[in-house]
Amino acid sequence: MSDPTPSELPSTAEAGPLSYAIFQLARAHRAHAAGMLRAMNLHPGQELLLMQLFDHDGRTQAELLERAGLDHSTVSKSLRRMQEAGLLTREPASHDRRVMVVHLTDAGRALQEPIADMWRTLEQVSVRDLTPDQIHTFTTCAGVIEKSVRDHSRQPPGP
Amino acid sequence: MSDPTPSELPSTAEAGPLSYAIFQLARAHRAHAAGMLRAMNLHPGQELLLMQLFDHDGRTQAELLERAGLDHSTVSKSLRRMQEAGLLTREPASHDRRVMVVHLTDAGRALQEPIADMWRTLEQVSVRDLTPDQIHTFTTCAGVIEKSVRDHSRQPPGP
DNA sequence: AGCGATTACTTGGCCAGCCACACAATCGGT
DNA sequence: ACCGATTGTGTGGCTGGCCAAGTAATCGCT
Repeated sequence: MSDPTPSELPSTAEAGPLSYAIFQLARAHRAHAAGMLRAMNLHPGQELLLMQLFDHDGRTQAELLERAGLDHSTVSKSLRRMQEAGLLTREPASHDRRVMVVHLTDAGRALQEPIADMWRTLEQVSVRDLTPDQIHTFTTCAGVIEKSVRDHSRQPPGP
Repeated sequence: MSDPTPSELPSTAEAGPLSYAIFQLARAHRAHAAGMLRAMNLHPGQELLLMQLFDHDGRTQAELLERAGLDHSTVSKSLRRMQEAGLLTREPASHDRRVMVVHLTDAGRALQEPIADMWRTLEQVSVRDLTPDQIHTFTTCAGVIEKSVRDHSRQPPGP
């Protein structure tokens, strides 16, 4: 195979071009976000939880993990680290001492604008070379694929 | 802006619908792949390295990480675990004792068909509810976005 | 030939993310 | 009123993934 062109696609790309594209895109996208988040001493994923709190302070962990679609242990550990970093507080609810109510501190609230800026930049960069039509199609398709995958994840193994 | 309209949608989705879609899609997609890989005692990401070896056995680690687009340490640790699992072997090259040449074992080769099946299934499920036109547009856009993001990651910090 | 770059890889540290298990508080049926 | 089921969290364990620092072998320049 003396083909100097970069057309020597990995077998992964041949086997599933769309899946391969999703994988590579997600990593690049995440890496770019991570780079910007590092400037605020944040880690990828933490900004999603914080944005939920910017939208409505005082949520419970259950609400946060449900809206972010994450595992409860992931949220629990992530919140603990952010609490240790002084970004938020966790207190048991008065009427149900199982639930933990999460509140932002001033330091956490101070990140609202930086995070919003970062998110806007990320979006602008992402759509930079796309037409509005392509943006719409891509976003729609992403939702469709996500739904197909989620639906199929419940049939074969059979819980 | 001066438009503090309270909204019900997650602030993440309204701040960057496309970025949010990428994030959610990638997690669902990865979770589905992970579920199928568990049946072969594999973890997400390992199948990418194995497929590189199915395509051409005896690659070096440098080739593997370059083609997969991963970090050195990620590949190093992942290969070590797969070696411990008996899927492959690692030996120093004869002419350059720095490089590690990776070879599949019989156990590793035995996963070629299962992995190919899994990958085909993943692709089929992903495109299930999309038209060929949508598939093409989506894959193309994913590449464009990935390139935009990668290019932009080299400008702002300025190395 | 010698000695500093460069290359290839390893290791340690950290965090995200998932699963499985454990625990406490609440709810519900008898 | 009691005891099992459910719900909300926490913890341990494992892997993927990145960065940073370190090691060993090779290359290259003087």
